[in-house]
Amino acid sequence: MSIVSKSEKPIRVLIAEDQTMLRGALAALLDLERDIAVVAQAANGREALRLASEFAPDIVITDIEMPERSGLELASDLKSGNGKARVIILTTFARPGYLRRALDAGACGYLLKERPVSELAEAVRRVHAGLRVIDPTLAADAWNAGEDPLSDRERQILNRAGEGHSSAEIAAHLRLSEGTVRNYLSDAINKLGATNRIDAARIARSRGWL
Amino acid sequence: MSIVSKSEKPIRVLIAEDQTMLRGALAALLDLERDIAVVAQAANGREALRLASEFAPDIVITDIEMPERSGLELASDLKSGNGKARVIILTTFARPGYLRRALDAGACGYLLKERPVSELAEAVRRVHAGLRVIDPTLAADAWNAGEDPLSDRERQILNRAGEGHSSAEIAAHLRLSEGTVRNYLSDAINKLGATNRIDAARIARSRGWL
DNA sequence: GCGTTTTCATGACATTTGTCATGAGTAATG
DNA sequence: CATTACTCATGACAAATGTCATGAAAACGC
Repeated sequence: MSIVSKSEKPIRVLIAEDQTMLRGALAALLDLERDIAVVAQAANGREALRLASEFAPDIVITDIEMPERSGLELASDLKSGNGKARVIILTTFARPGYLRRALDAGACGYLLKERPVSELAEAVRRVHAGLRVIDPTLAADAWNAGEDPLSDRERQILNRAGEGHSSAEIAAHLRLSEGTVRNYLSDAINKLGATNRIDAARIARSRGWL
Repeated sequence: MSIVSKSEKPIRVLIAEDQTMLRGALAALLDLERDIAVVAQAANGREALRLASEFAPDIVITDIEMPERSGLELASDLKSGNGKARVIILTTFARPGYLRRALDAGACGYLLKERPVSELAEAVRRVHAGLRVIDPTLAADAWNAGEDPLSDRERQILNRAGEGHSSAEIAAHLRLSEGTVRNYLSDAINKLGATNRIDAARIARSRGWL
């Protein structure tokens, strides 16, 4: 089907993934493919951005949850940069909110770590050929799941609350009154149909809104 | 160094890991090693146990957090069974509590997914040769970290609290008075040096006690 | 510019959560 | 059998959390 012959120059790939063992294993396997060459590896988003401008890969495969800079932020950075790299998100999480944000950030692929390795190589080829590759399970979910109902402030506060910080601590950190913080949490709890702040944080996380 | 020549029969390995992509990648890479053969793969603890008795592997490499039956439970099962398989735990978590429980369950190796792939093959060889392989970072930590100070009830209640259940809900579910639940939580918070129930749950989890 | 909506803020009040003292029953340990 | 640790319970109080009514300020469409 593909117009480009496999004896042409290989597809240049960069892998960003914080878990060393998975990163190394995927790089080794992809590199065994005749038409793919792994030109660089990064353990976090910041490093990935630097290496992308240095090596000018065709495809960037990236995890979402990484230190320094997330895969979603990396995708945004690459879109607004001057490179030509297309981004494939590779993550554990089947969260509609993540997929939506990934597409907003210009990603061309969204693949789950639940899938067999073989699909990764195939996704690289498809995306390089100009197609989009979205995990079929999620493509359906993403729309009926609806928008994130939380405002920026609510998200920010809920996130801290979910980590065990008290209202007073959060208020001090954001220079708000304690009552205000409690109101935001109350709103968030209400919007999410939760029973308390912890429950709300759990729900929001499970949908990829935090 | 090794007395056993590499031209002998290969070391038979079973891999138990719920993330398909990682499992497949590791299996493929290990299988490339001349002296190692991956004879079976499992996506959860129960399946791993079944396959272990069917294929009689020399080494079982297993993740900890898996559905059905955890890697720690699997290690126990294998020890009390009649197989000869030695267990290597392969996990994301550098938690002293996990290491301790792994050793109690008879594991011969504890390796982190933070380490390069090459160490996994090497660990397989060492453990097969009768040695123990413990991640050096953890070996030190494990002892000064101390025992889990929580009682069974405290653990049970703290776990639910950490999921966002209210004292009243927990009390109803366990048929206790609400005050009692609050007392257990207060104890747990105190023992762990936390500031509230969420913080306590977070701390306990981070040490592998929940 | 004017209404409308959204976001952000405050204080008052009710409820839930955390602490402490106290005590009874039970199981395990030496 | 004395000691120790764990479990469960009360009640009283302090502190944190959740709810509600209310209003200021910015953003948007018309």
